[in-house]
Amino acid sequence: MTRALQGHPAVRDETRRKVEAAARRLDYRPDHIARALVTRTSSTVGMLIPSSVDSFWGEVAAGIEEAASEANYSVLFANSHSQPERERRMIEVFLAQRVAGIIIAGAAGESASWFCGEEPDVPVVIVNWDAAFPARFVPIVRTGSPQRVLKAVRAATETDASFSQIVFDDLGGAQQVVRHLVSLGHERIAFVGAEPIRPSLLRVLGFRSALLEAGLPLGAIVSSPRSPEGGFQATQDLLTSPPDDLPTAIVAYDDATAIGVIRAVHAHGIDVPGAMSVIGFDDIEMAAFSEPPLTTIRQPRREMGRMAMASILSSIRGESAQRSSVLPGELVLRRSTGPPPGR
Amino acid sequence: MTRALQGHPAVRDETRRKVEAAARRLDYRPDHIARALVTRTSSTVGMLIPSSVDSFWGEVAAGIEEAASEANYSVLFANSHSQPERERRMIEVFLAQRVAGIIIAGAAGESASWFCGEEPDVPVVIVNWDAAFPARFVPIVRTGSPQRVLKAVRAATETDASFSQIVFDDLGGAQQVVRHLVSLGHERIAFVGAEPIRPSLLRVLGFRSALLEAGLPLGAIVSSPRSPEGGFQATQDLLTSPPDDLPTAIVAYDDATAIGVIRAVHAHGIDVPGAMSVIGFDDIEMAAFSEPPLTTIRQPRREMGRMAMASILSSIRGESAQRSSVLPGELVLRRSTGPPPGR
DNA sequence: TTGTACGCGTTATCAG
DNA sequence: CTGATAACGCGTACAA
Repeated sequence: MTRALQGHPAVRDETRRKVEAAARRLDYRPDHIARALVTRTSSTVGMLIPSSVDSFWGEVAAGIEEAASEANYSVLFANSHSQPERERRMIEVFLAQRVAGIIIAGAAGESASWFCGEEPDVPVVIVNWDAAFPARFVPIVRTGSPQRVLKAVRAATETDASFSQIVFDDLGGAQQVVRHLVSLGHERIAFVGAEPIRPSLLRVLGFRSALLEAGLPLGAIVSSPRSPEGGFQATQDLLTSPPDDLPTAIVAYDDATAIGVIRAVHAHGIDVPGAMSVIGFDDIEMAAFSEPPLTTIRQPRREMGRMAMASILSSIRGESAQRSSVLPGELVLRRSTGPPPGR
Repeated sequence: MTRALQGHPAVRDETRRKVEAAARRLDYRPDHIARALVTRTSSTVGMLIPSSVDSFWGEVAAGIEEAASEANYSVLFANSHSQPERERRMIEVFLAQRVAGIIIAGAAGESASWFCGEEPDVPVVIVNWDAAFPARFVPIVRTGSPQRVLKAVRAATETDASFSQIVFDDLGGAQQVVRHLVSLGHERIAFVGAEPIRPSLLRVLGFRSALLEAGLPLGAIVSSPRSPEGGFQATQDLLTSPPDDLPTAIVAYDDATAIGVIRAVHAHGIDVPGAMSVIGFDDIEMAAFSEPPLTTIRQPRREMGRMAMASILSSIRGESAQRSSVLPGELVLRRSTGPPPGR
């Protein structure tokens, strides 16, 4: 029975063969449900992502599934649509399904609400906390002191010791972006897509600090939804400012926004990158196929998913996993950035 | 106990309240695992998609998850990467997890292999069968008789009576596309992205039949991988033919391909749509933000996912679900198509 | 090395 | 209307 099929050492070869033959004849399939009931732990992990329509999260999910599948785990999937209420509900469902671990990607809500304030009894790992802040944080991120911004970010995403985290280095990525533009000679740089969510706060902060470091004035920081439409609209507005205030480069919150930015810039008859450089963030698949192809910061999405699953697995094995990883981005040079006009 | 929490009719209000109070005090959570063991059916469905990175399947998945979640079902998710071998393996895993139903989207393999030739004991629904054909089918789809092509498609995707199907009307969609171009005055129309997979065979067939119906000559049909890179390369090749043979419009296999096609056309200094119309298929999110925005056929992806889940649910309830639905597309007019030059 | 109870947390059934 | 009890299919500990 169990021993034969599971490859227990203390079982005669002949017996094992007989059992296996019988199993095949009846096409016996071990029942994961019954197994989970007795072992008190299923081989399933819960994965909560904001939206499977978004290829960014789709690739994180692919990394998670890949690593899970290799370890013979299954993954239960749910979209949170960035709604804290749905996050809570789906976590509840995962718990009722007795998952062996939970991966929460792009979390919008507060960790305190997820487990009714108690320590969860399964490992939990956070991927790229996208916590939303009250809108009153937008002015702070623009002009508040860096200390104040960082304090706000930390306060809103402070986690109990029970959560591991795999997060992208948004601050450092934004700094890389600005340094690249500065090295090309840009001196008036704007940011499009500021929003009261964690990664945006950090990217704007990186934007500001790199500008400060280069001794350049702070450019315009405009808000917009994270979408081509949002970037398009916000850039339309931006471009109506007096000509001598016009930036020579625009840092977009992400690639989707950047694509809208480029379209708006083109709509004003301005060449990219001849007269205006545009830079994205994420390196989504389309980034390479916009016109012009987008210079951007690549997030190791699939790797982040794999790491999240790996973290769950090592927690399950009782190894004390690394608490928290901050992954660096990589600047991908394409053709949407170049020297400012007249250089 | 059970009766009180589940809202059984035959239980006194006072008793129910007492039970509920106790449940809350011990924060009791009914264990889905144990429940599944005794009821012999879990509230989980298996969902197999080719790739969660692809926003097309991501949206189908979103529809499935949405409908599942509304019906208090969970979804187990796996990527098949279009590998028949992986399809088989993941289906096996789903079965071992005792799922209540299985949704197979973009199936690449043959249904016969999925359940060892036996009837599955859970409802199964197919979404958009992407079955691969031997490469020798490419010439057939270009020049073979329509009957022969249809026969090939049917043979490779014939399903046992146990499978429901939700499939898109690829043939009709391609006909709509060509009719649109014909109505604009185009007479030389090419197809880029033919491949030996089911939807491609049907789209090429629709392309051919609509051309025939309009009394126009059959244009070039070139093969390419379904990606911007593929479309770009194939179009580069196409545009090197003698100028008087040049088409005035290109039908791309899908939007991703179309974006590569447009880039190649632009790279040859040809204006879209002034000198060349390009039309896509699917209406992915980026279609609206390519330059120029892509005219395309919209597939009701989310709705297809919802229908798949609805079909599973009605099978579970024992209702005899509709065997098979063929969903029509919708032409989305944007700016990548226009009259041919000189009209 | 192998056979055999027992119990995991539910639901269903049957007797009170 | 309610309380007790027998499965569900597996892993495991203990006896043979």
